Amino acid sequence: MTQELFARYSFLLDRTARKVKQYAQHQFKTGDFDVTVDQWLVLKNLSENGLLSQTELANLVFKDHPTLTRIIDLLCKKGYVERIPHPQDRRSFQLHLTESGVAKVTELRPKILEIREKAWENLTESDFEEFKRILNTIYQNLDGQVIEE
Amino acid sequence: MTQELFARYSFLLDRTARKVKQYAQHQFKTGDFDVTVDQWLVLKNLSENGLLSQTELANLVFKDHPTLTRIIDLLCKKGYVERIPHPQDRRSFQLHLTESGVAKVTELRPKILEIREKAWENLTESDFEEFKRILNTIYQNLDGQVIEE
DNA sequence: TACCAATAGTTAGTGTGGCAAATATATAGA
DNA sequence: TCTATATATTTGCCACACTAACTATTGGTA
Repeated sequence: MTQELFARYSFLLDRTARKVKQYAQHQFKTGDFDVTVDQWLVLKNLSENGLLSQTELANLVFKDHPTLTRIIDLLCKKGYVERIPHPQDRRSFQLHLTESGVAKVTELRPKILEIREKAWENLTESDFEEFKRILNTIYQNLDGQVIEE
Repeated sequence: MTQELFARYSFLLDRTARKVKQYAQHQFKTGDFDVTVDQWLVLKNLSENGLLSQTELANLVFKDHPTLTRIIDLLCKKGYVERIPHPQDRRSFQLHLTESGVAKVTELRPKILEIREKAWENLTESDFEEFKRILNTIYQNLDGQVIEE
């Protein structure tokens, strides 16, 4: 009985996640940010963590390698990121924010924080803590289930 | 500043939504369900609501029209759905579950409810209510529209 | 009747997400 | 050294999301 009800979480979760991305992407577009939401996530993590390999970055942003390869291709094309050959390991790159990339992060960070705030109208700080706890519990419940076996 | 903190919700939300879909899709695949997670959502809603136009269905599942067109194309190709010309409006179709589609829904429904339950280990019914409330509030904050239950 | 805005659905283009397989390089062990 | 295995990244294929533009049809109204 509650089974039917519980199963709705997947629909609501997916719908809200899409709305959040769609809202942000729309703001990005009207503000001429010149990056997508996912490209921003990558830029932001690069700016906070210095030189990273693609694998290290993939683990930070929880994206798979092919997806990250493509996002980085686009960021390189836009001139915000460079792939620098790793000095010891010729399989690998060190990702580096260009000057233009640093400037982009500096420019966008405050604007994006403002955009992100909109979602939390009518919600409290403890709502946020609850939300975070539940999301992380769900994540952990399902994590590893895919890889093993 | 809590602003920085709050902005993390978008990352956690996106990450968890992807994990939920990935987990379910993996189970669908190992169980040879012959549909994707999103195709299932469409089948399920068709089975619960009888004849629908694509626009009506799009509003139910909160997908945009181009996406729905393609999902329905795939479901038609698999023989689970038919597009029946609307008797009064030649622009429109009535979507109809085939016999094979009805059988598929009957077969999959209990299996999918079981798959969906996995996410709620270590969580309570009131967690679920909180989660639903917060998700819907975020959705409304960004959409401006009221959502029924 | 003739026009025109609104509606139903499709097509095209770009970006993202996931899986599997391929390539290149590194490293451990025989 | 030679080989097997592991790792870093890329490529190919398919599905989905969003936007914009397009076709066909409908329905209201001048």
